[in-house]
Amino acid sequence: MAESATGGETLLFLTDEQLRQGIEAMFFAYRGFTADPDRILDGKDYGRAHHRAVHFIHRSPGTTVSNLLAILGVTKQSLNRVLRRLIEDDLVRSDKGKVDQRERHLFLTPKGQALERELSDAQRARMRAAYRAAGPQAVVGFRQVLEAMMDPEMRRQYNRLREAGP
Amino acid sequence: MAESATGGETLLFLTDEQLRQGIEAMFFAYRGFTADPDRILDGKDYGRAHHRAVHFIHRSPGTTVSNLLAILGVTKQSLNRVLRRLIEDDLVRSDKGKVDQRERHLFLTPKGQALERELSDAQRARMRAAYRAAGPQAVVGFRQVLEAMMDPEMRRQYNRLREAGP
DNA sequence: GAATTTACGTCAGCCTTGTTGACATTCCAA
DNA sequence: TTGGAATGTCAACAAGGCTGACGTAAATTC
Repeated sequence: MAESATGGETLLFLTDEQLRQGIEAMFFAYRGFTADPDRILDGKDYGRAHHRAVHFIHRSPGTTVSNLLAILGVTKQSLNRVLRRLIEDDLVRSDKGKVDQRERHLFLTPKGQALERELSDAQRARMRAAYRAAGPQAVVGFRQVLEAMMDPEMRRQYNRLREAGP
Repeated sequence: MAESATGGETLLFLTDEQLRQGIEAMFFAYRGFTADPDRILDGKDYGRAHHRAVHFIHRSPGTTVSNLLAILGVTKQSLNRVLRRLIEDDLVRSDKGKVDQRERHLFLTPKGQALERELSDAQRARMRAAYRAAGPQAVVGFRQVLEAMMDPEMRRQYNRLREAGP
């Protein structure tokens, strides 16, 4: 950060110290990243696992269980426990597939959408504040580094979602 | 990303979609971030909690238990379970304080240093690769956004470590 | 010097969320 | 028709959070 006023193409300064600061930044930032949803979920007797499921079902309405398994990277038993609860509580609807009837297609109910909105509003507010504070150029770099940090399989999932999205 | 070739000072483009992509990038990147250490720890019968303790003891040799508690943000019972194990296994040494004898000062033993190195080598390698792929300018932005995302208290901890560090 | 506070350790018990393994059902596809 | 895929579910277990209660030693305060 010291001698790098040449416009961005300074030589790499990847000392162990710099890298370690990046590692710690990830650690502390992730805490902030999850703090607001965690607080909200606490009161409602749900956990992070429910948040993740709700997020990705919102993101890809009609997604199947195996799809979700691939994205979340947990076992089906673990996911199933979460899904069962969400379905019982009428946050998620599970529809038997029409073409392949083994598949279950997952959707948020209005109640589920309400929770999703509450959680993502909080999370987006923090992200928005961070983006504003850091500026547009920083945001581009942020995204580039994060994408480069993913496992290839996760990057595939991530980009697939991006393509489907906007 | 489309109409923003003006050099970095484009107006804010903080659509919900953009923010959500940032959220998902954090999610997937954090998975990558922890993947390598997790794999290593798996074989050794330790977990992420041990990694965190070892990391910050390495970072601040001689730190006290309450210091570590503040950084990690867990209860003393939870931390104690981890520390007890690390001390039993001769990865960490706990010295009674000289000026204040109630405090315990924590240090890595040679064995603990070896584990720390193995873990952080792996984690730094990934970070280094991501930094290289994204470029120096992106790295600056990455760090700026992460820092802005932290809770104020965590940012204090983070900066305190940075000052003490290099 | 006595009382209080601080730093730490520990026991007991609970919860969430991850894991493995085994098994049943349904149903597509070769 | 048969094998394998997609899903659900039961049981059991572990890591790592949490709360609450209690104990001890040392520092600090009155």
